[in-house]
Amino acid sequence: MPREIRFLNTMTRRVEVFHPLETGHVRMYNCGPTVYNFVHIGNLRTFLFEDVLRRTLQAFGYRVTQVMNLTDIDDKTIKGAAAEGVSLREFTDRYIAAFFQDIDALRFQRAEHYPRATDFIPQQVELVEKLTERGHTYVQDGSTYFRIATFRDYGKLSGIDVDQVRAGARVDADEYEKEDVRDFVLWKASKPGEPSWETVLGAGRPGWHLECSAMAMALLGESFDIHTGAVDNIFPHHENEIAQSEGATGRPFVHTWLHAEHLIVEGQKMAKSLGNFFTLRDLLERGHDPLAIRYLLISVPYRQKLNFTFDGLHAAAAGVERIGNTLRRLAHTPPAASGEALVASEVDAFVEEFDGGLADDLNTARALGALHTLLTRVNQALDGGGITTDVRDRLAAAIAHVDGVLGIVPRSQSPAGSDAEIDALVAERTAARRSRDFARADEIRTELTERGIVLEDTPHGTVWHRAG
RNA sequence: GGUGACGUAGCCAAGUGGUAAGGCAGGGGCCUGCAAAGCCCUCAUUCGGCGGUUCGACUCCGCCCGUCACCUCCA
Repeated sequence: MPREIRFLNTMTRRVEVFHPLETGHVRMYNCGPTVYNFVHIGNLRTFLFEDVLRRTLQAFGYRVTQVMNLTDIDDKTIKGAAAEGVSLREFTDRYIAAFFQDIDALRFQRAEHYPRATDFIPQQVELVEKLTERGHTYVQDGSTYFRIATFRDYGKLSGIDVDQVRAGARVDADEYEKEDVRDFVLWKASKPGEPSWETVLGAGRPGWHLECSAMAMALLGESFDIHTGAVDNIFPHHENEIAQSEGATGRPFVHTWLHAEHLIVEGQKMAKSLGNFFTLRDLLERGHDPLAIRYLLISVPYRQKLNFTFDGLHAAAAGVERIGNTLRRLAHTPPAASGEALVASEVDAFVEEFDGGLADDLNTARALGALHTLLTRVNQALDGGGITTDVRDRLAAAIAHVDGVLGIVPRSQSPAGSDAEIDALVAERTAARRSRDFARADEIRTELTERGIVLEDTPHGTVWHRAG
């Protein structure tokens, strides 16, 4: 039996114990990137939440089928391709490749499916036809619209009262004509210079919301367990997905809706105009460690705004380093033959607290807090009586569990003997220290420091590693 | 105008009725030839403000102040 986990479901606004429709198997859909540019750290915050969600479910014993869509047809991708005079496919291929590079850099696990909207045109058309059969659509100027008035439950996710939607400047920003400003387009009639598909709906292209409903149902079924996105997706995107999907099938679309809060930068909304807009590439070019970025972005529970600051990034880097330092110390300290400086039950209690945090609507801050408490205990034990082989095994399993879920454990670096030249210098320094030739010893250390090598003289000999 | 979220130390953040986890930064100390790493001590008599409920509130209720988000294509 998988471990129990609770989520705050946006639909019900309550914390609920999660039960997948199929025992032990979770089907989830994540709203992915629109591939017209490199992803920014705000996008990544949301995607990282989904990655941790996936990993947590797996660690808790569920089988996971995850789908993340790639929106490759919309105003922005069309505009971008046109601006460069390349095909939509060529333009979006490039950013899809970049997207995978970026998530790889942040140690994402791959989802089972990354469907592209343009690969699912027939399914989208079919969905519109079903909606038409059920009387939810109308056509105007060659475009097909969803008539909100035909869907009783419209607004149930966002809590928006359709009659209250303000007829302000931002309403009907779309150039297409509709009967009611609150209706939304399913199929857009083709416009000169834009990609279009010849279908029974006429020449045109899918509207934004349609792809998610069609691809989710094609890959996960008409009803599935979890659908995620960032808070800005709640309305109108997810509200419209519900209308389209349930309008077509008459069945509940999604059981649990989870929405990540936004990331802000230095207390302000991230915006290109404010000069506080960062892609992952921007940060990597500045020399920031991808692991530190990952750590920072998952250190605040997904439902809270995350204030991204460089101070915070430095603190995150220190946190990652502390994990690595402790594990290195552990590896370089011989096991204790016996003793109770650290006992197995403490490690077990840690795992319980760590999992308890995650089981509580993915409380990653609580999980990390537990981890740091464990690290302190390990270091205390290492300074004291040492740690026995048995406890080390438990510890190794616990750390593997942590890494499996959070993906923030630094790789063990340069095992001893991997670099003969450095080993030789370290040996020379050790000899110099023995003969109390500290000038020579320091000279060697300085040279190594300049080469990015950090030395540590421990009671069990000198160990070295590359600076993080 | 509508809907929703939030306000805990210099920064991040846990806690949601029983008297403030953890991390980063800072100060002091131990260890070290010196470092590095690590450890120890220290760092919120107090949880935006004011009332109320209660034996007891950061936690519940009310009001106020402040910050922020969404309201048709922004993760």
